[in-house]
Amino acid sequence: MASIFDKPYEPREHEENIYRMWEESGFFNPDKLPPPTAGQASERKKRFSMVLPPPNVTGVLHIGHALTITIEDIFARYQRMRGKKTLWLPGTDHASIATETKFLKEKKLNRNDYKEKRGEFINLVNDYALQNQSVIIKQIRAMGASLDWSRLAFTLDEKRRRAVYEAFFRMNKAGLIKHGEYLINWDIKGQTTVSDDEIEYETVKGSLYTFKYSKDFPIPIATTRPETKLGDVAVAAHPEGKWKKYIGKEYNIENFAGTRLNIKIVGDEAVDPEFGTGAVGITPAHSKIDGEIAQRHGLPTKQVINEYGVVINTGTDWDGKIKIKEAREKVIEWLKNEKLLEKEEVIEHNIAKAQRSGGIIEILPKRHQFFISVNTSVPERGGKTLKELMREAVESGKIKIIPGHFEKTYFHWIDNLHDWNISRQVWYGHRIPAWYHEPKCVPRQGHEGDIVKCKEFIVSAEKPKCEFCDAEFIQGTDTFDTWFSSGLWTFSTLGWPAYAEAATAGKPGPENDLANFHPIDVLETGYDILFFWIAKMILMSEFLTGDVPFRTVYLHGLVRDERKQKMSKSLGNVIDPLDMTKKYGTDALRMALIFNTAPGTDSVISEQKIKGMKNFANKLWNIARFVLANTSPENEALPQKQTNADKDILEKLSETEKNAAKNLDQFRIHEVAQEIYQFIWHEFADVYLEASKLQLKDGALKENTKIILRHTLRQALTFLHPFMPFITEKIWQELYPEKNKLLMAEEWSK
RNA sequence: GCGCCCUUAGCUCAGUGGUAGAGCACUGCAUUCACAUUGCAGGGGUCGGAGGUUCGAUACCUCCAGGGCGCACCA
Repeated sequence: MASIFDKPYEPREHEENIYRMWEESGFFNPDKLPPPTAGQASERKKRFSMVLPPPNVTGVLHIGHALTITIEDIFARYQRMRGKKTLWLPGTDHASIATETKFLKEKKLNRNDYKEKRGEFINLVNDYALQNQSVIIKQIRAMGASLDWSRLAFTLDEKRRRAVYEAFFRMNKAGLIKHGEYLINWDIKGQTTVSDDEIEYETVKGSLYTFKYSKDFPIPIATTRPETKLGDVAVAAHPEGKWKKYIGKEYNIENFAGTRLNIKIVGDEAVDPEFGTGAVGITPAHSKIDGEIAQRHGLPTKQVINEYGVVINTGTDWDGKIKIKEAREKVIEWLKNEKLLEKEEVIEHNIAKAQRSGGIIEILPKRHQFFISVNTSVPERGGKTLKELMREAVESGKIKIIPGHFEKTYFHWIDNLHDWNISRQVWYGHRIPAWYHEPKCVPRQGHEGDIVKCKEFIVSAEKPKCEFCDAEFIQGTDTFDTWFSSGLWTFSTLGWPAYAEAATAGKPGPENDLANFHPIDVLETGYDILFFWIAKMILMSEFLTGDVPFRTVYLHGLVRDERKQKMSKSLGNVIDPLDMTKKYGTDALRMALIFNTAPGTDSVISEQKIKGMKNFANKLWNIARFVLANTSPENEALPQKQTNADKDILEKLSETEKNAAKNLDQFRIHEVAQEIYQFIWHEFADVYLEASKLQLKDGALKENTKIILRHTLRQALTFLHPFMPFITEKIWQELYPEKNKLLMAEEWSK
């Protein structure tokens, strides 16, 4: 039979088959590993676990995913070969807003058409999502990922729903859930609230207007948002500033651009007496700081912009008719006409935009909003607040972030952390189990006095019944922020809360995933979701499991093009990882992605770099051809008598092994890749293989040389396997044609 | 405003308290012998600037300059 070695290495001919072999072996599942070798035995008692950051269920694999998968697969394969029971768990994210938007666009539907058919709508979106899921899963497989597919999870499946509800109930019980009417970030385009983290600021040139509410109003006010001034209720000045004498006075402005204002002058430390006019117009409904000031002084709130960005509640004929931009122009025009506009200057200021939709963010008051309070003390966690727990998890060293400087970034973020708004007004997601009295509670006869006990809303999995009235409770329509469910990911994928409950109930501790694999060892992801995801997981795990979610966080950077530009469809510089795997092989792409790429640093990928790594794969292929053509499998024990060339290569080999092991244990894969590359190409191939050609012709040295050739190749294959799994596995099969001897489960360095 | 990072060969980047490395690019030579997806040889950097610590600094500290990023934001 002609050997496959008769031709150059063609990744496309082998990759699918090799992946199928791996999968069929069952070795991706830590429970199904083959018996350990002698060298693996002691490690087999240990476990190594990771979760794949769940990609968007409707997404397509991009270069960032490819990097994530590559790095994690290197960790997983290395630990597995070392002998550890290695679990790398796959899953996908329902990504509520993104998926719903994509669905509506693709199917040319409008959510309003489903007003009365919410369930039907959600089913349609879900079917669509799950249909798409197979695409990205197939793509992840193509990257060679050694994920345990038997444990595949989805953020919106039934097990995860249970976890989400349980988490919410426990937080509610612990008093960590705030509910009510709050000022929120409203995304006008996306028609939903978003958390502070989901806002991006864009610096633009705009006008700063200085004006007076009326001719006899004593204090000039500056603003970039004249239209919101229709909702002003006060002017705040520093208690000791130049406007001190007016504090406490009240002004009735009969006509401010057609509306009526009642402006109270209050003194507040938050106002910088040196800045601007030294006083601030207070718009409690449309500014968080103003809202706080208003609260301190017991001022009313007057909402003048609604969820569609339309003016309301001003008593002018603009109400319900004109939008923000037009209102601004009209207010400015009015100020000019009335000669109340004192100054207009061009300044740079920041506009808040929703990260997902790109829509402008307006601050609005909204009812029935849920927040997770980060400053409430939790008795069952030593009286600490979530904020403190989050800080301590890293400060104590229980969680190590690589690279280390991101710990500072994390602390800085924690220090500025506010309560987390978890209510979203989209439908595709976990519906918040909150029920409202609808219509209002009207106590039955004899219970009139009990109205005070009636609850406006109840948090419950099932529809509650009011003890005192016949009114129905109606479930709120909001869903949870996607990050609420992904925050649970490290343990919701491992059987929480079911396993945790079994343990609490004192049932004989069955071997279960939660006990075995949580906290997970490594959480690897891009630094761009440090706050969105990493921090949320720490919060959730600290409160719900009383432990950290993971021990090590490995952060990678962005992948950029040769010009260091971010890859984007609009720039047309996107490198499609799947194209590259087809063209150069998955191994080449993987190696190119991590070669010379330090953690936390943005990296550069070019087709040329990938091509270079294909050359390396080919080099290895030819080394293997040479070794196999010149040796046979019988002899394995290393010879005592060695030539200088023999000694040299064996020394380099053991040096490479030592360094690689040390660096791999410390997750320094970018250095390991270089070391192995150097060894294989420039030591083994360039030096020893050349020397061996002479030695093979020498009767006295021939046998020893064969042994060393095989030994070195075998070792090199194990070193390289985590990085380039396909080609190394293929060569391994030529070396060891016996069935079931898969390199992926072999001992690293044997 | 607060904080983080970067500045090393033409390009993209690793790296370390003991006078520098990789990939790509470049130059010359070689080539039926595992591989042209190749081999051999070579050129190229006072490691952004200034001070300090040290026997010794590219690496540690301080300051400066340029660039990037995160958070906050003042009306």
